[in-house]
Amino acid sequence: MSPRRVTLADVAKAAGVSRTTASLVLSGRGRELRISQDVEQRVLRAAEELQYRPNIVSVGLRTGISRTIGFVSDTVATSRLAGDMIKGALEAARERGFMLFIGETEGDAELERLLLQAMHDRQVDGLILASMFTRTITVPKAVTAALTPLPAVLLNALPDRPTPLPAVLPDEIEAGRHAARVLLDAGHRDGVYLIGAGPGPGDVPQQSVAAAERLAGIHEALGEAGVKVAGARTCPDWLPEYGLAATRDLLRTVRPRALICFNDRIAMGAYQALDDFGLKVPADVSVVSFDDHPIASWVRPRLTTVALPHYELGRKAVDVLFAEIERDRADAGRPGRVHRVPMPVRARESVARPPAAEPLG
Amino acid sequence: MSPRRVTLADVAKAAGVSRTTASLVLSGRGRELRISQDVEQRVLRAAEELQYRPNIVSVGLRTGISRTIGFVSDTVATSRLAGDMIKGALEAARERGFMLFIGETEGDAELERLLLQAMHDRQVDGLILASMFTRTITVPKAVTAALTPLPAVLLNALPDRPTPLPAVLPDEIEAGRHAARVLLDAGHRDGVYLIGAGPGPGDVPQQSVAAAERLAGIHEALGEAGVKVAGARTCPDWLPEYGLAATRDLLRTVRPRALICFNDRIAMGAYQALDDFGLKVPADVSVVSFDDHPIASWVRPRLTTVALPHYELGRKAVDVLFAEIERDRADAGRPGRVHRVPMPVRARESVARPPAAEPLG
DNA sequence: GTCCGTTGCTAAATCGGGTTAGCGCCCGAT
DNA sequence: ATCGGGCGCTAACCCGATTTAGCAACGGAC
Repeated sequence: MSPRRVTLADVAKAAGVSRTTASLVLSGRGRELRISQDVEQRVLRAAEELQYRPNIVSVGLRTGISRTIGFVSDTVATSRLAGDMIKGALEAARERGFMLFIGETEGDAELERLLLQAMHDRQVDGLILASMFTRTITVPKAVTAALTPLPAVLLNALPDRPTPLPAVLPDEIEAGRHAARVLLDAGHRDGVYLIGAGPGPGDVPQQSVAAAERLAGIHEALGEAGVKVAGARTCPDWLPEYGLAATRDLLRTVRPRALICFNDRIAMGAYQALDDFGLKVPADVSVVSFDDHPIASWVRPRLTTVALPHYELGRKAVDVLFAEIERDRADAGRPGRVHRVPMPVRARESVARPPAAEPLG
Repeated sequence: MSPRRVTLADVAKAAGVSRTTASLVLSGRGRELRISQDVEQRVLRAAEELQYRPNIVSVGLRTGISRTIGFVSDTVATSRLAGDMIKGALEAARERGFMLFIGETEGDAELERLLLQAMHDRQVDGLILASMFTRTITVPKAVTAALTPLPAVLLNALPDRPTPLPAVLPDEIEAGRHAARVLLDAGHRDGVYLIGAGPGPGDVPQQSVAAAERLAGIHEALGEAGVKVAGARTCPDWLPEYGLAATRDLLRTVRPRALICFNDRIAMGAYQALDDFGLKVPADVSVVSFDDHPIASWVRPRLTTVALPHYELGRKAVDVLFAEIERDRADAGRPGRVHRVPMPVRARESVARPPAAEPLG
């Protein structure tokens, strides 16, 4: 009934040669193994005519190579924020003829173990361990296990202890500098407040690499210009409602000239608070932010923000993973490199020169 | 160096039996094939102690079953809107010990062909063909091919010609009714306007099943209550900027008492336009919408909307796919069933009783 | 003592390729 | 005529499971 898939044996028969010969020709090793031009042509033609395509499962069994990589994340895969990360990884993998297994752990260690097992059982050639937001993670034993050094890359995450795994991360420090420079370039020198973290390096959400690094970058660029952060409000979570609350709290005592919000959702809350106090963006208060979440271009005025390069992160992770797969295993053991992907500024309409009037605070 | 994976042969040796016997016991067919209790226990214990887990690639080669399904979409996989669809599919698949291959076609037919090939080469057991937004699609030949009836399900899509493939879709008609009833229940009878589609059944974006069905549901529920749509504005695309423009255009001539926006992004634009005209939601104008996009709970007042059940859609698609896989192939050929997943109302703060004053229009 | 039927297990084939070792053949040299 | 050697190809084994066919041992009936 179902006309069986074309196999190597079919091609060999059609070309009148042995399976070995057909395999040799099709794997390109025909030349070095002295297969005649004539036979080579016959095999190639037969394969073409029969539309032969090797069964990857079979190849996988024999060679241990499945042309598949596993993408394991806490919840990034389905996060609305980071779908582009998958997209980048997907495309980079596809260009090399690889497929992607997707898996989510939900932060559950047991689920993670099961998932890695399932991928291992399917002989994935490499792993990408991704996190939804930039932070430190504990690398699962199954991956570290020196016994089975499956190539792996951390994406948007840093190991919480030294491992030989490379990591791919957005360049958050530079992003912080960018955000600060956007304000400096617009002429801001006073009344710059932070919403979401700061002012001190300790005033940062747990485990959040992004927060700490953005803050460091901000202080650095501001410091170079001799400018000091006028104040800051932290948020228990980086959501609009907390951005709203934090900004309201700030506005009760001071009149800022510029706000650096630690992400776009916080900025959205800040917009609402500013509106409540009758303050106009950017005429009264400039706002810069991070992430380039879709809402950044939906709010009015559209938000100037330092974009999280999700797509590039995904691509880069796959690139690094392939380097890892192809790398000579001899030099294993040395600590993994950290690759930084630039975060570009999306200049829009939320930043302007500071008003002439003196700030209140 | 790398201590080879434990294979069936290892278990057999440890238990002092043949591979056949070990396989029989482990596949649960030991009983019917008269394997003694003693041997069964020995095999089970050996497998346990060695932590044996079958190599799925090998099983795949032998049985043709890979415990893997392919999730192919135009761009849903990475759409911020529909990541939950993947999540639902992922979880439903995982519960059955299946993994998911993700692929994106970007709407490119050639890419789609390649992708389906790659999945076929990896012997996927079934396919989910998903669309980012509810619409009709052309089912690729590779899937329809009567020769190799690979089980498949359409997700969030309807075939553009009769096929035996089942489809899983949100119940958009009921959603339309829901939206209308929310307004009716609040006491609205006049001044109900639509933004995004309508008023006539032809005033709908190309190929959009969602638009047509939501509109039909709205008319139906309103009609039952003897209420007529006061007017409508279409949008070239369902984005905030067009929602803004359409609503502004509407407000130039009339004072609506309620707006049904065809999705949340349009509603966001509508909010901005209402604000421009000094109209308060919901005191002056009630707003209902569709999708339950994250912004629906970020805007103020939070938006009452009929939710797109992405997670459930993903789960349902996998359920239907498994039914398809297990289904007796005998009854193939009959047209595929269409499964509707309910769209629940998320009641929030954007709807109130209509103001006493007469509407202008 | 022979035959037959169970019981309890295993040898061997199979899936679809990759890989190693080596087989004939023809040529020229001895 | 014999031997060595390169050339061109193939037999056979391997990956790790499943599955079919069948073997050895034992007991009971005649």
